[in-house]
Amino acid sequence: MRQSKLFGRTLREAPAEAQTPGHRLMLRAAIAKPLAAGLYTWLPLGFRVAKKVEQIIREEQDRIGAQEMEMPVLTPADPWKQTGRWEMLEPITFRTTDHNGREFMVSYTHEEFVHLHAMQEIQSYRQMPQIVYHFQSKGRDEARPRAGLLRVREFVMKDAYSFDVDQAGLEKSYAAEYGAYERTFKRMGLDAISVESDTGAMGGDVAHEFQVLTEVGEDRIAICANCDYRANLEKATRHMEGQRARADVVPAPTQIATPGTESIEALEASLNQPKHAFLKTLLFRDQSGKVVAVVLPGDRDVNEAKLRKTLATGEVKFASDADFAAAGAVRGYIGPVGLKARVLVDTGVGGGGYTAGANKKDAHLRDVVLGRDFQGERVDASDVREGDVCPKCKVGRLTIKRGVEVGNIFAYGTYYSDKMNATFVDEDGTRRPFFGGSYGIGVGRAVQTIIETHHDDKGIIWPPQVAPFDVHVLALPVNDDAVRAAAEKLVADLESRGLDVLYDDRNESAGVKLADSDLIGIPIRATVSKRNLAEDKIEIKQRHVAEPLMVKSLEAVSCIETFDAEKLKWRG
RNA sequence: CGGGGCGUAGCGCAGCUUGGUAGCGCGCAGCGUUCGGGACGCUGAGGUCGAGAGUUCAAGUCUCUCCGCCCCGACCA
Repeated sequence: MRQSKLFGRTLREAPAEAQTPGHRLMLRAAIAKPLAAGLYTWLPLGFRVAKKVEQIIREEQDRIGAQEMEMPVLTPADPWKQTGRWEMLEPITFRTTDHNGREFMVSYTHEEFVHLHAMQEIQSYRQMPQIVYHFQSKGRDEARPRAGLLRVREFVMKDAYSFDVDQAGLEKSYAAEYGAYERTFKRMGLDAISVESDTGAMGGDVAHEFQVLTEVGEDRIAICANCDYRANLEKATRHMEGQRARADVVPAPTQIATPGTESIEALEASLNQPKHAFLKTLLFRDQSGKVVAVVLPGDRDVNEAKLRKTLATGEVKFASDADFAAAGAVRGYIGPVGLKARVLVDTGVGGGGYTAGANKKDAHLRDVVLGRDFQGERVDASDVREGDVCPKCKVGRLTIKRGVEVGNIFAYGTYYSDKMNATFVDEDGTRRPFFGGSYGIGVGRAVQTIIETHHDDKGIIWPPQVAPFDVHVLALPVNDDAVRAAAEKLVADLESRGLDVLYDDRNESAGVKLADSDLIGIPIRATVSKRNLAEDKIEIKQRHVAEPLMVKSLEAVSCIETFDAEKLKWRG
């Protein structure tokens, strides 16, 4: 490929909107360009990378016996309505109608449709296990696309779907995908770790996200310093340390005057006690308008994701003044004792005496004890934070890191097959629902995450397995006949050996060509110059190695082939 | 959806406070000189100043409405 013909120019300066290093490099190196908020065009260089990433995913799916197929982007409404997702997904999906008024949705994922197909194609338990997958565009009308390809509104996802006869089978398929994901990310140069994740409003109890830890990530991950516990903050829990004083040695609650102290911070200051000596009581209202109180240790914040899951609701909001009045509470002085509302008590609340709001203006109660002075459902509703004790080993401390979710695997069981009455005939002749799982990888997000984690101050450093080209050949200067002839011979020799070559034949200065070469980040650069040709030499430099190598012209091809062979070790 | 910021040439920006001929750098085109780290000279092309309405003799600049984009938060299997 002659660079003078390449569709896509490099930029000396990145557009102002680009914030993360990977986003800036993606735009500067002509990998992809925005068309509208959250909608990107792959330019030829980026498209080549995307295809290589896809191919790695494909090979690893095929390796575990998954079969590639393809379902449409545009999907009819009825199956969505059958599972309740037509309503649920309304805020984040693109919809349209055809000329007859039939409703369609740009697919968000394809569980409904793969189940429809499974009902038709899989009649008997003998035909399972089955895993099918496709690469297909997904539409998500995200409220806030961000950071280039990291969060977009249309993107190609590899989504795989497994069908098994029972939970045990599902677990095997899940494990197979888990292994495929580990190999897939490693092969594309991503250091992805698996973390426990929230299964969201979909139910099901097993889900993992594959996260690449980087500052630009938008997810927060709790990681144990001692064992292998890793969980998304939406799901992470902590080990509760010790127990506070037992209830039987705590005197009965007494009211204390606390004029003007409406926050934990104010109580901490005026009573000179630590935050965790208080109870924080928050009043929420769910999607259907039901009001619930959440009681937490004073030093903890509520985790809305956990709370939504507990309440099985799509949304929680802070309660209104009317809700406070109905619960017999006063803003700033709300407490669980005598509260007229459903009460959830965070598992972080211990057995000892706390100071809590008295539900009267300017008053609090001291020596309030859970189980004696108030009752409530025990739930995990609080945030885990840096320094908490690991719930698994009960020894290590948790640290919080940011990550990009490059893939997820999710065992949902019979969630869809129950709703859609998707069944097969089992060994004993009875009809049973499929046990399913789904497994996604976002291609574009993976590409940008590779850039985010593989660059220096000059540009991208592509892992060779996903690089847009294997070799970058530079001619300095291109209008010198001998240089051009030598460069074009080298290009021809390399191509005849099956290498993909980008040949910089542009009539540009050396500085421009070298800077562009560093920016684009092809793993191997061969520079043919007037200076080196005088000694019958060619300079070969690996992008990730600082020092170039000078080799005899005749040895250039074999040297490059040796370097290029490094990518083979990733085939696994 | 809440908060903040920004829309002027392909990209980066100045001009707006105080209304009066639309600018700079990069990039682009032509010619020439250069050629190992984003070279140089000369010439040139390129603008509905996001859109609409208003105020005014006169609007890139002031007012209003709308649209778009970015950031933080909310939301997001």
